[in-house]
Amino acid sequence: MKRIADSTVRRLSVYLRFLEDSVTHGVRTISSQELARRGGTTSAQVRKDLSFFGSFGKRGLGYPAAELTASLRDILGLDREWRVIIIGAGKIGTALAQYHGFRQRGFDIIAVYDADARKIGSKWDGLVVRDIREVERDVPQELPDIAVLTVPSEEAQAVAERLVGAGIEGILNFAPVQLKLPAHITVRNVNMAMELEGLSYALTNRERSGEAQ
Amino acid sequence: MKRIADSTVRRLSVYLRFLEDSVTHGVRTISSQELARRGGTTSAQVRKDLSFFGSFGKRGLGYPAAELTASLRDILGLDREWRVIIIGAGKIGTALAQYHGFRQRGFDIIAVYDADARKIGSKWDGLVVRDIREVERDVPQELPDIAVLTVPSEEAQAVAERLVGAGIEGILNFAPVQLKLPAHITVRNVNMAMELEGLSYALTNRERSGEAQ
DNA sequence: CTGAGCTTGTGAATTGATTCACAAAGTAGT
DNA sequence: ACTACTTTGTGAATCAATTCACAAGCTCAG
Ligand SMILES: NC(=O)c1ccc[n+]([C@@H]2O[C@H](COP(=O)([O-])OP(=O)(O)OC[C@H]3O[C@@H](n4cnc5c(N)ncnc54)[C@H](O)[C@@H]3O)[C@@H](O)[C@H]2O)c1
Ligand SMILES: NC(=O)c1ccc[n+]([C@@H]2O[C@H](COP(=O)([O-])OP(=O)(O)OC[C@H]3O[C@@H](n4cnc5c(N)ncnc54)[C@H](O)[C@@H]3O)[C@@H](O)[C@H]2O)c1
Repeated sequence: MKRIADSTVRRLSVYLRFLEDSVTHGVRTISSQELARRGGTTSAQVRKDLSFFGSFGKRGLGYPAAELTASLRDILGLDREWRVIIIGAGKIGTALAQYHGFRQRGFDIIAVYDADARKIGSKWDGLVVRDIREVERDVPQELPDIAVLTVPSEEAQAVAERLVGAGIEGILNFAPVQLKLPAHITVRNVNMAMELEGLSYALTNRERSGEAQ
Repeated sequence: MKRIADSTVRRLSVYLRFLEDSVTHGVRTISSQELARRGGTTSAQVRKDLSFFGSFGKRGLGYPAAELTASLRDILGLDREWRVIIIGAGKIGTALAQYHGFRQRGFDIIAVYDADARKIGSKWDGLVVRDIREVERDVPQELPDIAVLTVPSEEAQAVAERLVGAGIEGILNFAPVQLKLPAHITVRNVNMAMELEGLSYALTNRERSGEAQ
């Protein structure tokens, strides 16, 4: 199968969220146009995105909402539970650990780790904060799929390497640094400072930069 | 001036962070190659990105770190203070309000708003949580540049429209919905669920999807 | 001052993503 | 069964971003 662009996968995620919403509101079928309107794109883009994975619609009618929802879930790998650990029980790590939106979508937070003795042993939401030194023992046993990295930026690279050493293959990195890791490790970055700076640029150069989201 | 790609602006942000770091460590000049290595890209890309804005380097030598840092700040509009308000004093809003990394980079959080009577009036870090109903009065007076939107997804569209009505022109949206707003409003999204789903896709389809960050 | 060795800046080439445009396939009304 | 109307799926065309490749500029050693 052809390599799928990152931007396509992102859009599928957006379509999926709107589809789920539509299904719970009793919508039966949905057109590429409607999907585009809500996803902030064009109908041709929607059809092209979906066409990479198959043919889901009926001409003259649109896409069956429930079936397409299921198909997108499959495509995105959301037809299973993902085991997630959070590394760094600080401000942002705490917010993420307590956020129920993730569990709802199949991302099950199984453990939280920190290096600070004052935090280790404290509980939220039924999760006890563990000592980061236990990560090398726990990961091979509990086999988490994804680590969410919310440690201070200076620590991020070193901690990421430890995680990889322990067997982690997917990392969601919140530290504003570019991690250097072996090629078989999948990393995604959430860089809020970058987004704010993007806003700053756009607001500063309104004429020249487009206003698109 | 030519329209600058979003991806370019994002990379400038990454270069800037590494440059600041280098400057504080006493580095005088830096090559496109080194910048590329740390930014996870190629040296040609770095040079092309910078060339859109001018000619900053010296052939045979590289870029003067301090000067390039200053230039990038200028380009990104970081040579001023940005006034930021946070809407929604929940889990993620609280984490952001207490994060000092933003203030450090010139994003000054001047107020936090919420709709929940139990939260209004409480304080963190010297900021008192205000009633969202005051936003229409405050914005024209205090002229914040950017609103960070951290309210529940169902509320996001309505609250965003209120903000725009009050005069806000830049929004950093954390709710996993695509906001529909007038074209002159600049919106950036931070969608963590989308990133997690991107990881899920990548881990599920390792062979077909690239491993690139 | 010269030549070896780097590194930038940038057109040209290439690769990648989006948009166009339309045949094909369906629906619905009569 | 026929007509008018929708909407998909997809090659082809266009638009955009990245990579290539190299002349030109600078440093430094001798
Ligand atoms: N808080 C935010 O709103 C925000 C916004 C953008 C980016 N970030 C980034 O997210 C990261 C965390 O930010 P934060 O505000 O939560 O910081 P924080 O200081 O509140 O939390 C960091 C936590 O990591 C722990 N830690 C330190 N070293 C560790 C190690 N080796 N192993 C395990 N745990 C360790 C600390 O004990 C602390 O609990 C930083 O990189 C920051 O730049 C945060
Ligand atoms: N917490 C996370 O880690 C996380 C992660 C990803 C996305 N998000 C998204 O961020 C948003 C906020 O999440 P959260 O976990 O902080 O939720 P939360 O419920 O903890 O906080 C939301 C806050 O918004 C306030 N609010 C509600 N309606 C309002 C209104 N009309 N005006 C002003 N304030 C209002 C609520 O009183 C509450 O304090 C949601 O859209 C969520 O999907 C959160």
